[in-house]
Amino acid sequence: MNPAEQLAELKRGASEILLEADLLKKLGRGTPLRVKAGFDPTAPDLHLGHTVLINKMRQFQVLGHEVIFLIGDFTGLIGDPTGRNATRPALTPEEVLANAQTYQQQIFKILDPARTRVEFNSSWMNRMGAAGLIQLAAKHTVARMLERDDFSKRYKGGQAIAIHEFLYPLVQGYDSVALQADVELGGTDQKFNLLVGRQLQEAYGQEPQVVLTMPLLEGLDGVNKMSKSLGNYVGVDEQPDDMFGKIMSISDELMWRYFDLLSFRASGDLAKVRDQVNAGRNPMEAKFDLAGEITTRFHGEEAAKRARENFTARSQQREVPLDVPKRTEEIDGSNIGVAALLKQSGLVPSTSHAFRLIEQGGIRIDGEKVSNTKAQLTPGATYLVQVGKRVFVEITLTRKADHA
RNA sequence: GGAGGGGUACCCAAGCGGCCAACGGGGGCAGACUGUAAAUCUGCUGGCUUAUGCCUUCGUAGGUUCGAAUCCUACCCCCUCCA
Repeated sequence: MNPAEQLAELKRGASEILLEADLLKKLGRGTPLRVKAGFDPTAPDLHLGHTVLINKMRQFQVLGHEVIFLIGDFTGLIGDPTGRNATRPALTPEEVLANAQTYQQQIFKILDPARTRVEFNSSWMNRMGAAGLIQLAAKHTVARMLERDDFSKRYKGGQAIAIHEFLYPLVQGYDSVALQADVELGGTDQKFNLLVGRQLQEAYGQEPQVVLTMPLLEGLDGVNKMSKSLGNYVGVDEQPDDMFGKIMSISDELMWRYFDLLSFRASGDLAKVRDQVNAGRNPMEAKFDLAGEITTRFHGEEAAKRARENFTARSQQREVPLDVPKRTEEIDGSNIGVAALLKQSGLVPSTSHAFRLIEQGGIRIDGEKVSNTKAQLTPGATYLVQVGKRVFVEITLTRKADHA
């Protein structure tokens, strides 16, 4: 691919490229670029939001460039100022290593291990020493630091900024110097830190890196950014059924955003799909493709196919899915109320909640809607319990042996 | 250090002596419909083996009262302004 074509591909989904002209020039060299992206050493539990960035890394790989997966174990000691909670517990080297392992396990479902370099910034930062750090700090000014929105707001607002917080962008920027990065990728929230890298590289006599920021992916609700704490996320380690189902639950509108940022399909291809839907094709079919592609990425084709079949059976044809979890419940007496059983087996948080569900017609046993809140079940049999439209459990009811 | 404002269920937010398990919105859940767990509409949204019943909840601990989220006292926490 020629540089202009590569640039066009790389721009897809990107929020900003600084500077685009520089990137074109670098691509024009014809040699593989060193592309860096930094990751926090703490939370190795990735969700689809994180993969937006990793997908962009992959794209660089596909185009023949060298990708550096940088684990910020040294910067982790500082804690990015954006996270208001001041201090983070320092991780032990063992923990960092364990987290790095988990990371790799997850990212190599997207990235090509053979073309990915994993680095830890402690490997050069630990060698730098206090004198080196002072030299580094001398390369940047307070005025420039205060350009960062977060800092300037706090400064003007009279809130404390600890000196060490200035070190975070500096160290992150120095990583680019140490790695001689040509390009650094990050979320839009990282823009300032990434730009510090440019300035530092120049100060150290290097050609400044190109900064490419990716937007933050909206979560399943389509409003807030995807995050664990909001519960609107799809974890890359989630079960195929859940992953597939969650993606199917996004709105038709949000689907296009996900296609753009998460699908590996060519842009032209996506434009075609959009045209088809505009021309009357059912958006659900397009969403099926999206859910299938992503589930395949993390679980393989077989599992994705199965997830799709389960989804269809469960939601569309109102059938019992192929894989129904089985379990056994022991009870004391000669029978048990449906509501009580639902609670005992953890399918509902309380019997009151179970009663409500029954009243609303949300409970089925062996396919029959339970309408009487006082319905009883007897042990010695297996029941297919359905809670709402999508939770199915096969419960074998046994009687606890009397300890007479 | 001084002055003021506030802490209500998952979140926001009413209520300011009884009709309060507590308005309304968000979120969540269920049902209907459908093209899917999209959209829309309706209902539900403390606990207790459903009970015109009981128990627990309105920052915490006491108090006044037949009766308190609502009044009083102390304490804890948060915010704003001044220094």
